[in-house]
Amino acid sequence: MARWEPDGRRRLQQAAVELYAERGFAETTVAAVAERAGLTERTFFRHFADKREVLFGNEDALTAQLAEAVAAAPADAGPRALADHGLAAIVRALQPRHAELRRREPIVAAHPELRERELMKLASWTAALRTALEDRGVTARTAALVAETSVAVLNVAAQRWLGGDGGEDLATLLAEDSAVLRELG
Amino acid sequence: MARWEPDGRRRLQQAAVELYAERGFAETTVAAVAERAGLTERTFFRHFADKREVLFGNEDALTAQLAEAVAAAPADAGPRALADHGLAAIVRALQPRHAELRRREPIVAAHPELRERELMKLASWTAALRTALEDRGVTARTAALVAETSVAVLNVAAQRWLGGDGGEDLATLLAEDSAVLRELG
DNA sequence: CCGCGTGATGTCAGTTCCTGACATGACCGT
DNA sequence: ACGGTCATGTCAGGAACTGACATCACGCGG
Repeated sequence: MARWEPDGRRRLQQAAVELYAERGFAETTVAAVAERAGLTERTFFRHFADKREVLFGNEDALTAQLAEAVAAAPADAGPRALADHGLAAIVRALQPRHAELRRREPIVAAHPELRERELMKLASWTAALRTALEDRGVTARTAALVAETSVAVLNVAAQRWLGGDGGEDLATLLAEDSAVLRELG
Repeated sequence: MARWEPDGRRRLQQAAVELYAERGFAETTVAAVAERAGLTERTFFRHFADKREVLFGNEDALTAQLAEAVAAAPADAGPRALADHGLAAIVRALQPRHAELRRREPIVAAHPELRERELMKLASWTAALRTALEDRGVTARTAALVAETSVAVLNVAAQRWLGGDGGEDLATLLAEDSAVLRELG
C-alpha cells in the first residue's frame, strides 16, 4: 500500500480541468485544485510552475520529438521538407489527444492569461524547429522564416481540427492549408 | 499649480524600464516602480493591468491603424496585398520608435513572462489583421492563413531590425524576408 | 464668486499566488 | 535491519493584485 495515491500530477491536471471548466479559471484557487486532487497547494507548485502550466504540462516533450524528426529527415530535403518532417512529428503526437485538447480549448479561449501561455508553447515549437533547421545547415534567416511560418500554418490547421469532431486527420488539414497558401503565390 | 505632477503614466513607464533594466524584472517590485515615479502602487495598477503591461501599454493603438490601413487599400488588392497594406501601417508606427524598442528588447528577451506578453501583442495584431481581411471579403480560412503568416514574417524582420542599429529601414527588411520566403516556393 | 461634480490620486484591508526551509514517513537497495 | 531517497506535508512570508472609501485640485454653471 502506497503512502499516497499514485499519479498525483495527473490528478492535479484532472482536477484543474474540471474546476476551471466549472467555475472559470480566475474563480478557482490553486488550493481548491489541490484539495480536489487530495493534495496540498505546496505540492501543486512542485509539479507545475504556476497556476496556468497545469493545463500545458505535457506539451514540452514535443519539442524534443520535433527536433529528432528534423534530424532524421532525408539528406536531400530542403528547408521546407525538413520543416514538414518536424511538423509531422507534432501532428502524430497531437492526433490521439483530440478529445483532451478539445476539452481544454474553450477554457483557454476564455482566458487571455491562458491564451498567452498557449502562444508561448507554440513559440517554443518555433524555436526548436528553428535550431533544428540550423543544425541541418539551413541559413539562420531562412530557418527563422520557415520555422515561424510553418508553425503559423500548423496553428491555423490545428484550430480547424479542434473545431471539428476529431474525425478529420490533422495531417490532411495541414496539407490543405499549406496548399491554399501556396496557391496565393 | 497642479495637485500632482502631470503625465503619471509616462513616468511609470520610464521608471519601469529603468528599474527592470538595472535590477531585472523579477527583482523589481511594483512598489519600487511606483515610488520612483512619485506615485503609489495602487496608482500603478490603475494605469496598467499588471506588472508586465507597463512595458507594452502603447502597442494597443496599433491594431486600429492596422485595420484602417487594410480598409483603405485599393479595391483590386488581393489577400496578400491587403495584408501588406496593413503591415505597412505597423511598420510606419514602429519605425520612429527604434531606440525605445531596442532598449526594451533585452529586458523582454531575458524574462519568459515578458516574452509571453509580447507574443500576446503579436497575436492581437494577427487577430486584427484577420478580421480586417474578412471585412474586405477574404475567406475566413484564407484570412487566417495570410494573417498568421504575414505577422510571422513581420516578426522575423522586426527581430533583425532590432538587432541592427536602426539605420536600416524596417519596410525594406520586411520586403527582403518576404522575397526570401517566396524563393523557397 | 461660490458651490459642486469630476477625476486622478491616496489609504487600507484583504485575498491569492508563489517560494524557501524544514519535517515526515513509506519505499528500495544493500 | 538500516540508511538513503523521494514525494509529500507544514509553516511562514513576500509580492501581486483588488475593492471600498477618502481626499482635494480643477473647472463649470449659477
